[in-house]
Amino acid sequence: MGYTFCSDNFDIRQIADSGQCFRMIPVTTGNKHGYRTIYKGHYVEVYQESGSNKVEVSCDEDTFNNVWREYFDLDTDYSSYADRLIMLNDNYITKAYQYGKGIRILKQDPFEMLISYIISQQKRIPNIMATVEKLCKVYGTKVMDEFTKKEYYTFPNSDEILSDVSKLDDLKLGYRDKYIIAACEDVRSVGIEWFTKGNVYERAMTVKGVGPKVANCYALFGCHQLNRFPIDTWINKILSREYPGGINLTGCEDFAGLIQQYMFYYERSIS
DNA sequence: GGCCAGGACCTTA
DNA sequence: TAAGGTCATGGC
Repeated sequence: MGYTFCSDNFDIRQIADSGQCFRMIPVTTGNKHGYRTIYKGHYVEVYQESGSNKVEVSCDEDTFNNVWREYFDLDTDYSSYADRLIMLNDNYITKAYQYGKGIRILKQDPFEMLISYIISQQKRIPNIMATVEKLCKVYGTKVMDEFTKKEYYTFPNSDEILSDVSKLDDLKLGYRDKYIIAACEDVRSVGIEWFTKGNVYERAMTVKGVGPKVANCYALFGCHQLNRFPIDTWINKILSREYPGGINLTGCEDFAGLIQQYMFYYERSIS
């Protein structure tokens, strides 16, 4: 079959439902239910029985070590974050962690995150996922995964999108289409590397259509800056209800973004 | 049919 | 700098 590994603080269902990635969708093989994800021209299916720390992936050991170990941030010890999080002695955050302790902050592709979170504004998550998938189908490259023999589409680069912007109409982006085009033009002129160095938050903010929330999501999910704390409608609701005097993350600022994910995932589950 | 969505921009004061 | 209106589309 595939390669199997064990990891604590890893739950593929929680990760898929945590709202940080938009191309991780359920797949079924026989009686096994898992998720597939795509990263930089790599495709993988992940199977894990709920509650188990044993995970099976549809690739060989080399590919796992070269691609997916990094993508899933498996060399980071999340239990040490948990130890420090508990020290906050914050009832809501503790509950949120216990509910979503299998969440990790994935190391996703910067350009894909920039475009995806521009799309995300004023949309619901299922709609975001459908729109991103369609973007890949319209502009990406069709590839067949050698291991599973399944076909998928890569996330397009800026040149592929700019090659024919009229096809963006099919995506029903509304007012966001001009933001996508602006982002692609900026990336084409300075290169995506410029957006991944220095103060990546400030650099993302230079793109028209990218504000504080999207720039924070880009920095957190696209550049793995775990100290970023994106404030969206859900987090805003939590802050005003649970923390009218302000939230205190003293001692945990360096992984505030992970805490944000726990809160986001937990709040949506109880609403 | 009104309301809101993993917001941001523009105008006004 | 803060507040309010506007922007497309979709689902409930």
